[in-house]
Amino acid sequence: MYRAPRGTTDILPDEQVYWSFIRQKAYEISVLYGYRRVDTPAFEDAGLFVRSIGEDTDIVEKETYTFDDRSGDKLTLRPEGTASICRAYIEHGMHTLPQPVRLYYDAAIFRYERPQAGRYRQHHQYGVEALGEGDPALDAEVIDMAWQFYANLGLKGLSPILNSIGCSVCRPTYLNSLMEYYTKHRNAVCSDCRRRLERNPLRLLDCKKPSCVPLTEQAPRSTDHLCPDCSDHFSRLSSYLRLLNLPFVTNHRLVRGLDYYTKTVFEIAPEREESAQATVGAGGRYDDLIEQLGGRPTPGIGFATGIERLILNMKKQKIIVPQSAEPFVFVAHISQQAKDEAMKLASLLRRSGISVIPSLGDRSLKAQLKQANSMGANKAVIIGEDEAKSGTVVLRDMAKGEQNIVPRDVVVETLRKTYHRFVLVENRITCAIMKVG
RNA sequence: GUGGGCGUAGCCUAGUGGUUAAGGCACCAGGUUGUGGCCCUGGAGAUCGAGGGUUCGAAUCCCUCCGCUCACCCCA
Repeated sequence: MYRAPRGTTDILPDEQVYWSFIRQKAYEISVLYGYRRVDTPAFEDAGLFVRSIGEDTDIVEKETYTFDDRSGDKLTLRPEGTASICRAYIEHGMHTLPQPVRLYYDAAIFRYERPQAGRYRQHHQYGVEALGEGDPALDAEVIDMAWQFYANLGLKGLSPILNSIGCSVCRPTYLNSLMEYYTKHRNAVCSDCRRRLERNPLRLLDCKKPSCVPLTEQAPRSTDHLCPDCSDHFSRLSSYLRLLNLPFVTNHRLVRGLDYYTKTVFEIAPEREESAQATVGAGGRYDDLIEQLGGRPTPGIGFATGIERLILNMKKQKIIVPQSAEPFVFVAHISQQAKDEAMKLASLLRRSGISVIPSLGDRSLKAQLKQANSMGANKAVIIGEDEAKSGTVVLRDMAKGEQNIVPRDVVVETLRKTYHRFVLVENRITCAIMKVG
């Protein structure tokens, strides 16, 4: 038997209410903050991600889905969203647009990892990128936008965590003092940390092992080693966030797993983290990235949020999403002649913008109504031999359990009048047709 | 890649050495004429994750593999 590949999942109809709700809120807030949608390919030239995320990061080293296509091109399924957006910015000459260019995306992300609660090999991220402006006010905008987005979803108890990891000017000296410090304590740290010391010193700060935590507390802080530019940026960002009443906290141990970040990094996570993969969203500034990818020097800042984790948190907080159960009519029939009439009527109703589920097969009326009931039909149209002969139908209200006989040629009108929500469906369809026309 | 927990019908669960593996939900059909929700009756649906071993006898004990799950690493 075939199953969905490891770490992937089917999003079944009952789950879709969360997805459409979250996406609707994401699109709303994007418009509100002036961001426009970009869709990029699910795969890119493998080199793009090596260049942007960094050769020595876990993502590139062991988590990418990379393959050669039939022409021998080396491609990678995107393991994050930012690199593709930057590539598109360069490729389409967006530096000629008014800066910053505000973009958003909603895309599937692929990482080869061991699946776990809130972690998948294919997951989905909604993210925004603002390119071409280095003003900390823009950092504040992005963080504020993320914060408002979560508030609009009804999520509570989240906290933005902020840090600055400096830039190409000041980070090297900071890393030196960090490595100096840890080299001195080399024998006191765990084996993971000794490996981090070689590969990715910033991550040393992130170790949660009780034996290492005291050392991380006393370790040199990036914010104490910022150059005047970065230091100024960080303090101005902080004051903008206070201005906007964002209840952020700073944490000198917050680092990120991608090499391209400069200055601002942030995460938004539940305050009391029960399970491990609690972070719902994260982002930061990447002022050197576009230049690294071959564009002219262009600062940028972005943010991404994992939709699966949002749903996880929404369920945990028992947030009820609006159920938009579309009303529909069930069309039942008794006898072959009646079935012909039922098929014709179902088609007519659908063309008139009314949702219809026709009964299939030749089952007893009882069985048909039972199905209509369990499917949640609002109305049932019943056509039997008598109705087929006399050109009428039985129109039954499923909730009230009342019914009456209606001439067939007024069924559409009657349904419109007695059930105004159907008209909404019709309007929507009409609007779509007008746009196309 | 490392470690823990768990695999009995579509879903949830009982059964821990002894007849044809039990129940609930869901599904299908009936409960006299063409009417749903409640109730009653019946039906279908499981090579007990797979393979091997121990035993007169294995869902049950042992081994291997696979899958799911949680955690570490890392990340949304």
